[in-house]
Amino acid sequence: MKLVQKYVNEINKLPLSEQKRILEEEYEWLLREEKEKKEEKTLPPLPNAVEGKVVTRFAPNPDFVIHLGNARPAILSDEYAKMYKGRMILRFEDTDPRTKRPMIEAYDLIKEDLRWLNVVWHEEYIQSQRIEIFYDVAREVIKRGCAYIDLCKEKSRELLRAGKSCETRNNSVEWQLEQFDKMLEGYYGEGEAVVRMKTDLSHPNPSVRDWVAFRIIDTERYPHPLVGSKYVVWPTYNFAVSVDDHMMGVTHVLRGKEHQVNTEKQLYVYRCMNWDPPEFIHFGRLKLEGFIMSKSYIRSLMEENPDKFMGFDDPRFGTIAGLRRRGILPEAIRQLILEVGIKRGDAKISWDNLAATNRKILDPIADRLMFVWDPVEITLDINECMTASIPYHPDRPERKREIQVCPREKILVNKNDLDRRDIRLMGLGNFSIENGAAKLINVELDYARQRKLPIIQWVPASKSVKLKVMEPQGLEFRIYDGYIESAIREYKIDARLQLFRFGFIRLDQISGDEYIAILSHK
RNA sequence: GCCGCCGUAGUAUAGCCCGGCCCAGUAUGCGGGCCUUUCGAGCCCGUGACCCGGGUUCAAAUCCCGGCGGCGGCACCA
Repeated sequence: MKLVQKYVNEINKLPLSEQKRILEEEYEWLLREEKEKKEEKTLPPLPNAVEGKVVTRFAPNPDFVIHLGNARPAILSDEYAKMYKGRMILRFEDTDPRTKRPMIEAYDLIKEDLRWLNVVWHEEYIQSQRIEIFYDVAREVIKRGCAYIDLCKEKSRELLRAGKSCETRNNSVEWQLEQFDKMLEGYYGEGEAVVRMKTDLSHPNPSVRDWVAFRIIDTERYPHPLVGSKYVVWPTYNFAVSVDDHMMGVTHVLRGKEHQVNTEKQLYVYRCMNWDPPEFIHFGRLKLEGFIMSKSYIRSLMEENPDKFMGFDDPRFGTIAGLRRRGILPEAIRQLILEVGIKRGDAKISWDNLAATNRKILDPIADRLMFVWDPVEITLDINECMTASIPYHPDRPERKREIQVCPREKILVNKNDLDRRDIRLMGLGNFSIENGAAKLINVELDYARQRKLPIIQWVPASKSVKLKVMEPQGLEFRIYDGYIESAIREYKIDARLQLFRFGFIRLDQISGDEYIAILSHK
């Protein structure tokens, strides 16, 4: 072991170019193996999938914007549709205008988020526009004797719990159809009549026993934002989903495990209608460490603190819009979700992991600028004007800006960086600090390297621009007030930059001469 | 409480179906080094896990049984 350590140290002492040369010359076969390894990492195959025939779907409720957890079924459905050269369907499930009242803006906001995530869908449906279709299937299901009208109101719940049912279950098909029409005509009020699927009355899960397929909603009181009070009889989730998945030719349903029992319920519709059920795949829940994802919690936070949050795209929220505003790239989200895959277990994604993934994508494309927070003013003790020439990106040294400073000019540096006597001001030269003045030693970079001087960022006091960087920390922001090079003026809102020795930011607002950015991550 | 699913390092994941090639691979994190006008990236070294207990077997992360733990569901929500 010690021997290995010794050799490693020896090799590490060699310059990198030399290491590379030896590797290429003598161990070329090793490199080749490495390359082959890196290309894998794909999703497992879907059961019963035929290329060109796979149809997946993403079916959000438009009562709010989507969050990272919703992105999992969306991205996986998209990914599998692409993998098998199939189709993907986007379907808005807005069949409850009362307890999950759709948010009219959400239809477009969700599409915007999906497009940003590079999710491609080929067809788009809205369930509230398809109510008549559900009625038609309802009549057929009743005719086949698989459903009945329950007029027992609250009593049914007790009966079902005891493994019994409302006596109307055994009435004739003609009677059931008549009652269904009465429901449609508005004869019954809310809670007075429901359509139930006939299932196993002794099913171990009471909620599966004769589950509700249609109920009455007083849409005069609770109008639907899209269809107003046109309908009073509304299908439940399980009925509408079964019908739509079948009619739209969905072959593979990818959804969270909270739907496992629903799958069981939906199978009763398939069996009654003699339809082939799709493949159902249930995966665990996805959480992002330190972020709020719950729709209702976000909503209540926003209502209770109207001035505290920027909207549902507040970077402190785990919404897709929030992550976008923070500066997370869609590729990073996709990569992460593919890595998590379709396991049944839950996954708590750590922020470090998301940040690292994002950083790797960002690093080669983000320009670098100097930013000074907690600033201290020092005077330059130099004999003639000097020019610092710094590339925007180390990979493209030809793209650079120049910053000129002259004798007696004041510059700003981070307070923390002054605990050393000698420093190197990035791009400018080596200085010794004394009594608020920086005296030029020389300009050699090697001098700084040999002495391990810290290479710090700085900005001219008179020519720099105010920048406020907001770092999300739980439900709060940590604020860094400081100054950035005037080169910031070359960038527009949404620009992604790396600030030397500080972190990656996304430019969020420009008001007059004040710039505001959000810290994506270090 | 009842029903169901799951349980590999701090986090995520591979392997589990078809037991040996796994004293468990990868990524991220953490410690160290090289490189670098960044405390970023890259490169190198190291660190760290099969929930517990029995059983089957020459051999178990992998099969069986029993615990324990986590999650989901138990709506006229989706």
